[in-house]
Amino acid sequence: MSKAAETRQMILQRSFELIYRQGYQATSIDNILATTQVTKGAFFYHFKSKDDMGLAMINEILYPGMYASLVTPLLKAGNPVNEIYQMMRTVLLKVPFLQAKYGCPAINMIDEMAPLNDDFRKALVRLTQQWQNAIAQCLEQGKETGEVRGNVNTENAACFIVAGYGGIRNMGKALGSDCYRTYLKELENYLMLLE
Amino acid sequence: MSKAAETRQMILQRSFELIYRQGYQATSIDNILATTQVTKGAFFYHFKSKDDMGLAMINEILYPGMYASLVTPLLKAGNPVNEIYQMMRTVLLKVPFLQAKYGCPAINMIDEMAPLNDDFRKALVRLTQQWQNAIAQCLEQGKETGEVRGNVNTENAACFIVAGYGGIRNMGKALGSDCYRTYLKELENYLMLLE
DNA sequence: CTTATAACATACTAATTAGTATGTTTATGC
DNA sequence: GCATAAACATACTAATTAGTATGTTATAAG
Repeated sequence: MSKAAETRQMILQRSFELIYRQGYQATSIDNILATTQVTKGAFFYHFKSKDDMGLAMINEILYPGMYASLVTPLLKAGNPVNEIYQMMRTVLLKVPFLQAKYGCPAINMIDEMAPLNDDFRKALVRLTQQWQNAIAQCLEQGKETGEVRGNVNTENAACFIVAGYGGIRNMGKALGSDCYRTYLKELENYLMLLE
Repeated sequence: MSKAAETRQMILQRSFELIYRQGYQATSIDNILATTQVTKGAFFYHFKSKDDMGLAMINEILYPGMYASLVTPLLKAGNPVNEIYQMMRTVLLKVPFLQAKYGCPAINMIDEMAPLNDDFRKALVRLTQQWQNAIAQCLEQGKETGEVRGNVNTENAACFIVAGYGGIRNMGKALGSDCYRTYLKELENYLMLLE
């Protein structure tokens, strides 16, 4: 990776971390410059506006991160219902970067920016749909092996599961990670309904 | 209500509407003044800071609104599982003020402000807990009448249901109200698990 | 080595922000 | 009706915002 590409990547990564904790609009360019030690000239050389940077952050940081932690685990060949539960448990309780207080970076972005910026919205829809499709496909495969009941509407179930995740991330911001555990217990009951 | 009290109430109401659509931090005091026709002197006579107004808005507008639309319906004497479903259906699809694009005012506030302001966080916890308790109590009553299975952990179920609501409100911001209907279908399946 | 461009650096601007200082008006108890 | 405080109005400030104008330095091809 060229030095310039490294600079660009570093801006995106540090911006991601700041935005995760502070929100997109509350994170100023000056704030990003201060923590990256990059100058304003360099920033606007790599990105033509703050929103241009934000969009790049979604596509180049958020999306790959989501894919690695939420989609990849579902590609394993185990019992689908169990894989979904473990994926949820891991992402809620085992990823040190993600703190209950700050929620989920993707959910945060949807909440703050989807109504305000249609480019952001579309990029975030792509991200969400990718996960939802992976869950639905995982359940669909389970139907073939008989591990998921045939009358389960996998699309609806995937929507319901993704909604639950977004909601418990929101709740965790107010109540802390204890509610994650409560949620996971009841998720287990719901998932049993599918098999 | 005295004229002064009316002014105060009007500021809170219009601020609530602006904040619902734009977010708390993105809604400037000048913006509120422009839409209320109130002057800066009047604003700072009634509230000692923007955050003071925000907290009053949570307690005096958000909280009563939440209580009326989410708690009151659960006090009816019908089948608890059905009451919960109808409450959810009504608040998602039948309240004209709430638009999918802008989500839920309370969920929005939690998402944006819970990590940033502990007074806000506590006020919002009170609001959330009130609803969650009402759902749990509703289910608990159902146990007595035999309409809810005895082995249901009503606390866990209430947490799961509230999380689902918050999440589908988030998802609706990106995908529109279609996903509300998908969610409601699967919620029905989940709720059947409880009876 | 030269030269051109990529990659960065510095200093500025105009708009917006929450909040204050200092007024004037309006209502209300006596 | 009058005094007095409540209720509001206007003009300001200092800080912060995204973005620009105009530089300088590093890099890599010829």
